Amino acid sequence: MAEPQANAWMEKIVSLCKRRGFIYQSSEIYGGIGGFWDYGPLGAELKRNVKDLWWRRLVHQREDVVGLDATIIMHPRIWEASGHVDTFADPMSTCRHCKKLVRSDQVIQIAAEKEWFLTLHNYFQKAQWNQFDPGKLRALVRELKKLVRELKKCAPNLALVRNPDSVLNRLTRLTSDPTIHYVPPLPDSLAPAQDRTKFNPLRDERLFLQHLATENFDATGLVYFPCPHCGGELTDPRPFNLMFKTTVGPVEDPDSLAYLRPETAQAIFAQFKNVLETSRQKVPFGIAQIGKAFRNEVTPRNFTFRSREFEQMELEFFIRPDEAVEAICGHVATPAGPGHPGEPQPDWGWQMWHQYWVEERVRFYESIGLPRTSLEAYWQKPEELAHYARACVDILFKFPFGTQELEGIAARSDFDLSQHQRCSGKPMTVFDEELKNAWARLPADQQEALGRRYFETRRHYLLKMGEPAEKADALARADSDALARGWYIPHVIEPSAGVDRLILALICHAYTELTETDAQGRSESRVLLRFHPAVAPVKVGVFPLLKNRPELVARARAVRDQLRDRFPVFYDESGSIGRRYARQDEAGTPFGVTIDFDTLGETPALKDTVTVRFRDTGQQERAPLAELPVWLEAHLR
RNA sequence: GCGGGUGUAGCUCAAUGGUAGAGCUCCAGCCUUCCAAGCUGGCUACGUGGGUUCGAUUCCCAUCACCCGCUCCA
Repeated sequence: MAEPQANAWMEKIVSLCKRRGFIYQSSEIYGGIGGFWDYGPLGAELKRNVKDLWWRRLVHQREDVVGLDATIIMHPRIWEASGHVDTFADPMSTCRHCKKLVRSDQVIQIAAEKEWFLTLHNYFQKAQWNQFDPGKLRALVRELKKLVRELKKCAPNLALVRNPDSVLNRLTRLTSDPTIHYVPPLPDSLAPAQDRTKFNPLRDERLFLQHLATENFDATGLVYFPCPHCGGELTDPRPFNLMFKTTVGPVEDPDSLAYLRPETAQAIFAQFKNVLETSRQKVPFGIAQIGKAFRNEVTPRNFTFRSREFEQMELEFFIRPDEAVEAICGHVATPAGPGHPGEPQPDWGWQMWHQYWVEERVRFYESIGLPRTSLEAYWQKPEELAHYARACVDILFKFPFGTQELEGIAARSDFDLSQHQRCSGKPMTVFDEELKNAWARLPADQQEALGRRYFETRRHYLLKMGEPAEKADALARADSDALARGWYIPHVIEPSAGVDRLILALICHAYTELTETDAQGRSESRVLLRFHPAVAPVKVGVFPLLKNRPELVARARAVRDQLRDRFPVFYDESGSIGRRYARQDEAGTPFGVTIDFDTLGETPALKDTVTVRFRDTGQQERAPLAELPVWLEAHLR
């Protein structure tokens, strides 16, 4: 779609949202506040409907999912465990030359003594790239660690890389990785190369080392990496913390620092054991939550699509690790091909569950009026995945401003619960009697093989999180022994959806402009919102055909009162009947009911019947009033 | 955060260094026997704060918000 057109289309939608009371700018009378939006009367109804439908489908209509409603402010250590304290603090730099903005952690700046970097620089200059010497580099890394420690002590405010320890851990691991013998040759020049615009040294140690080897540092001892786009000099990093901070209690001091949650998921993990113990659920089962989350976005854009305060609908679905499934069932089922894999089975491994939830979620979107053709499933490539994720599928919607994410369905392994177990010291393991019994019956060699696999996975995770090798070995050994006794940390599949962007998708998809020519030859364009009846804010409009006939008005009001108990109804008697239909078209009301003289008995055969009008076609049916509630009920699904 | 653009009524837009006008919408009344008919009347605006000026909606500066680009998106 051409950009200007897309933009004009969005402006019409924004304008309609305001005009009809779907979405307003927050605090508008004070000039507005960036990244915050309010829902007006129709928007509030629409949003409630969407959340209710999600909850009904995931919680009420399933045996294996229960709900949770946790607080927005939680213990700050939750965000240390989840990694948000580290990764949501993104320092940014601007290139002085080309003015582009880059995340400093993608072009790391390290403050340290010049001398040390000269050493490192020399080392890399002399090094033969095909004779990489891990031993020597390891020694250098030790030096660097020492220096960084000292620098932190004497100059805590120095512009250090945001998390030197994590960089150094990665370097250390790299140098101790026996499989790395070869570092590819350097690029010919530092001119902008396409693959370097996405360069992230935290994820790609080899490129990081190449940078260390080639980039400049200045007299102040600051090693700086040039702009990855043009090679120009970057400004000092300015801190960006994407988490909103506040203080708990009346006294503001650093000890009372707390964060508004940047996602609802962590509350589910933090309450996992409580829910497990009080809900009489067993793995596999899920915990669902709907609630507000907050992110101090750098650039809120595209209307409500990226807001600073937003609502999420998240399910954390806990499953057995594949090793447990294999021990119990003798094998692990994996997807045979694309499509919905059917009802859950005991032998499903994480891949089956993952695909199952992707398909379940797409079916949900279809059921509320977003057809498959308006959506796209994007399987994240391995290099795009967050470090803990095994797979992630984004469900995208084709917005006028581009195809953008509505929901991500991530296979997060046992990362989250493991993190909380490590950071809180409280066990997050569950006991699985089936596993214990099955394990006892396994032949010894199979016990050995499964145990080893589990051990390796756990060890890999622990090392990745920076545990020393001996401790990681011991902990992973204990985990593997526990598995044999029926204990494990559940793995998780996480379908996580943004409510506000879903609302926006529904409005964009429903928005329709029709240009019609009337009897006098005047062409007039009108707007209707073709909402699925299940999400429509108002289900039925009730109108007396004419306002100045008391008997029509009285009867119409009676119909309104009769329907009001069961459906959101809008009663309107002002203006011509056509105008009233048009108003409801614009609000997305799927049905109109008109009380006319036949309702009152002018044509005896039609006594107590009304006109029912369909929003999308403008067609009309005659229906008996007595059957109206049942008729509506059937048409609103 | 950087660069560019925009900011007048609920919406879409005018005009103007001497404090603003239209269309649509909305509200009230009349009329109206099924798709924004008609008539009458009515409500509502210069984003905010400074500066220049006798006087600023208009010129200047700042700020805020929105749009586009950069950037980012667990």
